[in-house]
Amino acid sequence: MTFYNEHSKVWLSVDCIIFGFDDEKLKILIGKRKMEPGRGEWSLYGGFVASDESVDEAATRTLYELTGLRNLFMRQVGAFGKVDRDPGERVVSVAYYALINVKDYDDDLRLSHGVKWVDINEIPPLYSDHNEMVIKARKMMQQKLAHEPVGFRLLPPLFTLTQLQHLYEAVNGAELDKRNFRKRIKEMDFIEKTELMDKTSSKRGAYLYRFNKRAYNEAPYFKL
Amino acid sequence: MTFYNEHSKVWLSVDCIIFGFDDEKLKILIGKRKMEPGRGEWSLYGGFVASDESVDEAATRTLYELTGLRNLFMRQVGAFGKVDRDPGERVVSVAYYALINVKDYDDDLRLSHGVKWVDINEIPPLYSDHNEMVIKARKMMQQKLAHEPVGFRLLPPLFTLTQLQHLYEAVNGAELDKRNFRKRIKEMDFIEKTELMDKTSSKRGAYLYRFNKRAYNEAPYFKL
DNA sequence: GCATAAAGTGTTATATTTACACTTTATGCC
DNA sequence: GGCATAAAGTGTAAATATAACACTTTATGC
Repeated sequence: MTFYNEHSKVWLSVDCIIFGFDDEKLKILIGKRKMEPGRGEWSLYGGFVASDESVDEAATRTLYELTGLRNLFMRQVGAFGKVDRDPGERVVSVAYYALINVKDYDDDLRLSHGVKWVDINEIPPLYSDHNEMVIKARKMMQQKLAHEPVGFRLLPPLFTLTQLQHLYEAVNGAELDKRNFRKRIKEMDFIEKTELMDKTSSKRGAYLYRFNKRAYNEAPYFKL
Repeated sequence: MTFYNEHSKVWLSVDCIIFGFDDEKLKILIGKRKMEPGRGEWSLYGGFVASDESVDEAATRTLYELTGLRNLFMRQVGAFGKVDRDPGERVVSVAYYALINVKDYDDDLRLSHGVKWVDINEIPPLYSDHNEMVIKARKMMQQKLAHEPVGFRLLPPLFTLTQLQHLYEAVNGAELDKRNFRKRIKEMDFIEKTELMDKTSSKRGAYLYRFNKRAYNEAPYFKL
């Protein structure tokens, strides 16, 4: 292929912004880099794109390596391609964000990768351009959660309305009115009330709800 | 750098979805591919990322090569990385969309590149995954124009309200109410009425307006 | 002078969003 | 046993935003 020019070849990596919701706070996973360049700096978890996989597949694989979880909600944030973004070599990275239910993530596995959850509002300076990636990912994720019913991916399959409200408050960075919030929820038939109650967070107990994906697909309207 | 692995290197290209507005229609530029693979197929205009430029810079350069224009409004659409998206070699492409005023684009230069304007609703099958790029770019552009005052980049510096309305109708694919539209415009002080009139499209003539960027930056509120 | 064709202009009804406070309930503690 | 506690749950009214709608003005060409 005479047309292709060796000089334009680059390494291609993926970096993951993994969102979790815990302790009424929105968090992401970061760890200390174990390799040069940048050893010891806080960093997103990432990996290289292999020759036999698509960029999306590389992200899926990387998420699986880290969390042991499949079928996560994942979206591309974009390509980050400044010439010197990697101090060592020319590496272009494609960032992805994912939503996980923190309870699905085995703590030993997490520790074995040396990553920890940090509040989205308290992210330390990160390696290279990772802070930019986090900012863009957060905006995209906020936008996504406002218009599509994917926030549930950050919660257990059964959740209380208070939990759901706290989630949206953490994502938006603003408090919501309880009655208005619940009014909205009631309009969405695919957020189904069960007969089960959560007794852990109050004496009275709160009804548990679930997201019915099929019902949503039949009448896909969502706004929060 | 023992860590980096030669096998993960890829060619990196950029592809441009260049939006223009003409004849009351939203259009993009496409041309027939002049090189293998895919010679003769309709395609977006693109190019490879060089080793000494960022991906954004590669897109800026490519846009300049094609149009002779600088300082275009440009945004990244995303990375497209399926393994076999390029039949020849492993090429990952980062798509960008740009907005241009068609009158700024010299017709001879356009013809010398063999590209033409095609209605966004009449895009033929394009090379590789370029149709996907166009679809995503269109959605992002629509979203952007609804929330930021960048639609003006598709119009001449002086434009009539009818032109502006037609632009938004073409972008949204829906008709707008003239009085409601103009009411909205009047609320935005940074869309300034001049004393000049356009006499080309009506006997009566229509006042020409301009977008005042400074005024917008002082009170950045926009919604259409 | 009149037919034409686009520019320009306000009001009302409807829908959406926001603001707001008390009652219910189960538990633990005295 | 009752009472203090703390979270769950519930409706209405005001304010704001959006949507619907039709006629007048004006310059030109015939």
